[in-house]
Amino acid sequence: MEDVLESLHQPSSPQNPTTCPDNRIPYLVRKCIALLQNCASSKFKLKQIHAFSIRHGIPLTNLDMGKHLIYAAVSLSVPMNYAHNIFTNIQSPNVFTWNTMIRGYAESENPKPAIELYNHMELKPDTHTFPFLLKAVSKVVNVRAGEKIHSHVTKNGFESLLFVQNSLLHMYAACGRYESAYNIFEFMPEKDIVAWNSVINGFALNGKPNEALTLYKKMVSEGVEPDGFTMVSLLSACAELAALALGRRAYVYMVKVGLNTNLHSSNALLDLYAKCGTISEAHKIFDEMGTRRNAVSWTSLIVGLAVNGFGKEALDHFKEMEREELVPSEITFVGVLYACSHCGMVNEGFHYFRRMKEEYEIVPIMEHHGCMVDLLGRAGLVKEAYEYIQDMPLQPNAVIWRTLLGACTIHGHLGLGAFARAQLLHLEPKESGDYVLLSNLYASEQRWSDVHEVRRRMLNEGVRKTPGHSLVELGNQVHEFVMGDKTHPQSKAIYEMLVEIAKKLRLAGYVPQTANVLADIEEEEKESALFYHSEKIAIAFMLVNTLPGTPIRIIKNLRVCADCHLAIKLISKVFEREIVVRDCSRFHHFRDGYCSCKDYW
DNA sequence: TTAGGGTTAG
Repeated sequence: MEDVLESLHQPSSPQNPTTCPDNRIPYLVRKCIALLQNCASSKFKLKQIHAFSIRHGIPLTNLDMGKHLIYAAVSLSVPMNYAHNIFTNIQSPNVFTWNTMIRGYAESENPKPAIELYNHMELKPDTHTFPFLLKAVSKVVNVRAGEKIHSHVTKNGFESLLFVQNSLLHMYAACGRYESAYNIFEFMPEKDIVAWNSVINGFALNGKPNEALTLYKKMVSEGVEPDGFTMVSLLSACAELAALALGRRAYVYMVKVGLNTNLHSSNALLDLYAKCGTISEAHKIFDEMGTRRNAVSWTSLIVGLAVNGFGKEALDHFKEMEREELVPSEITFVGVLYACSHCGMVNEGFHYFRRMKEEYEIVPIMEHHGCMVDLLGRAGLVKEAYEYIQDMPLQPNAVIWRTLLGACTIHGHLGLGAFARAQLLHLEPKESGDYVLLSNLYASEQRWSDVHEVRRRMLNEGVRKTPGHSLVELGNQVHEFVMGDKTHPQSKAIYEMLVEIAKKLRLAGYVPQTANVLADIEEEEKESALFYHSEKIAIAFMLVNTLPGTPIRIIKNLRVCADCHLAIKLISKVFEREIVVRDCSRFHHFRDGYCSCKDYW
């Protein structure tokens, strides 16, 4: 390539390169451009052409030359400062060049300058400008900028274009405004597969999995055929609800239409199985993927193993991932450190934390520090955890202090617990979970007047306890139960089953763990309050409705309390059922009277 | 020479 370029123009002497005579520029530029058009496959060629231009004095400020260099750089994902330098030197760039710059930033790791560029755009934007720009807005999650751009779309008369509508729809969904996204969707005269996927994903992303599933069914009933993108959204909605049966049906469909070879869909499926606690199935998908696996597949499995309590296996897979020379991401390390903290592997945790920084040059994010605080705190090194927080390069957030408070509650460290609580009160004063944690800390020390004080403050501040709820899937339906739930049509049978459970557990030696109830109410009242926790109701419901030996899977929005944990261990033994509980931070696999967390959670 | 949608943590 360089030879071709060199032959176009011979400098007068190699030691003393001359600038290109003006009359040769158009010819050289044309040749360069022809070559640039074929260069979208190699950064190396781009560099050579750039060097050639400099050597022979072809000005990069020449619009024809500059815009192609920018286009090539953006297509090759060359860091944006390269394109930016050329761009700032071009005299009067055209719309294509502005668009290419906006696109480049939108696709880069730092999309914010795309919006700033648009604000300084000296030309009228065209139909290409807005999709690029909205992509940037979606990535920086700036709904106010998005709304402003929406009004510009309208002003420019582009609102009726399908592409632009889809961009707007996606922008609102990505910014958490799933209702605005749905509004756009509803009024679209023509809805293609991208529109359906975007609106379904908007719900799946924003904690509305049921709405996502409903729309999916509507899409299928209207004869629109799902593709790989649809499957990803569907499967992630299923994962949130732990709708395993539905996810399995989706897999059957994927195999039927050949989508099981789609990398993203397979990854989403793998994640679904991991999130349902069915690690063996996750493994099966992972094995089936073979060489198609990428870093996301490995990360999903590693995180899945870690949260399911298989810390050692998670680390083994990490080592294998390294052997296969896949580059772990910061999320991979969240999984690795999580595995260490939840399995009490303190030394390993520090080992991997160091390697992450030194070998992979990953700057620790808050989540990594959270794992480290948890690693120390769980292992009973509460003071060391506090010292770690003090030495952290980042300003500790509420999650960090909550982790410390949790460790203080488990290991009974009143002084530090109260201190962590004070920080939390400052950062997130209305978080009911923190009141509960503090109250549990006092209750475990029988300091009932302090427990009372916490409760009084909660009432005064108008903080309501987040109601606990549990989800179970039966047949094709997900059932939800809240504490003391009596609204279910099968309520009578459920409560009869609860009485039977109570009877059998007593015989097995069960003593209710009442210390964690948020008040010094009478013992008997406490017992009944515990017995109506949503997870126990959900278990009773499943015992009524499933055949002996069927595993029971439960998703809980809060942490499992000590009493439920003990009771479920015994239920798994007495009723001979495998019970998997996914709480807000991890999995518990109960079997034959034991839990996979080894009572360390 | 330019346009829209995807998975992993929290």
